[in-house]
Amino acid sequence: MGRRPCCAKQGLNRGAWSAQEDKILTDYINTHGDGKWRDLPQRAGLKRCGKSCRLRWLNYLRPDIKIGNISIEEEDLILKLHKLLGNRYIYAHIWSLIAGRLPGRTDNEIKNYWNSKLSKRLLPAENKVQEDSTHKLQQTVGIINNLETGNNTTTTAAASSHQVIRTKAFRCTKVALPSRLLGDDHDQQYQMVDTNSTSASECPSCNSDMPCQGDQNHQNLSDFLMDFDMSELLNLSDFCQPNEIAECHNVVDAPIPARNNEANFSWCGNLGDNTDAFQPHQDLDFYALSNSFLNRE
DNA sequence: AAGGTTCCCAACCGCACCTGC
DNA sequence: CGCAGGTGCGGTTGGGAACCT
Repeated sequence: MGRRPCCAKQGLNRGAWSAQEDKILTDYINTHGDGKWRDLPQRAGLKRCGKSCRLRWLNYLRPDIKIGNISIEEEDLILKLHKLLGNRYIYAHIWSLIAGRLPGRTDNEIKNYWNSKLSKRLLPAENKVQEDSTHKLQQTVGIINNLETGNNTTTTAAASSHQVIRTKAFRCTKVALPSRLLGDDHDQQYQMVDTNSTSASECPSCNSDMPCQGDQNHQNLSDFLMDFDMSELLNLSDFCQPNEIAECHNVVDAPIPARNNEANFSWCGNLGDNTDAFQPHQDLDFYALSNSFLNRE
């Protein structure tokens, strides 16, 4: 038995959506919620493919979509993130990652903006940047692949140009930050910060959900937390200064690989839930572990 | 003004991952 | 563990708008 197609192509509308179709879809989702996209068109009374409905809703009809041109600040962030993430053959989901840093913007919008404007503007310089980024990332991916297979050597052979790395498997839940960045000069040199309960604009130093207006340290911390969950695969020295340690907890039986000095990248493990026992290693730039370890028995 | 070209972007498509059974 | 359905992703396409000659 083969897989059921997402929809019967016959008799369905295609191309641009009419205002009436938009209204039908919006009203239906506002009443019944989204999801179950395959059957949604029939239930809503739309002559559209389910995937088409999903795309229309996610990219244009959602209430939190930001209307208007990409600002200078947004463009700058796109450029920075694209430079950091390198080319698509190494790092998948790049557009959704970038879009995730731009509230109200969709991956499709970012992708179109890049392809139509930024890529042309930056083409010569971008080629050089991508070469550098690819090399750096290959080193890092090699470490991760070796870690996954229990091989502690630091060869980069596994990071071929066809290797696809999925970011979803590398989300970290907590980071350990220097106490001075948290406005606490007490005995503890580092404190755990839960990245899940820290919104993108929130500065934990200020304990406020308003954009931080504090000193340079506060601003740096806010930026760092925003960038952290995207950066597990990357050299975090791109984001923070040496010895500003980041660490994941709930780690179970993860091996501790040899440090790769060249990549300036390392891991720690066996912390379990005992975060009190966490002792940052002064000569390491950061600690990070993927969720694939968290599920190990 | 008319025709050709380029640009922009909404939409489609196929593929891969995730999840439940 | 394998399979199938649901979902999300990046690549690509096609049509309208804008620009050029």
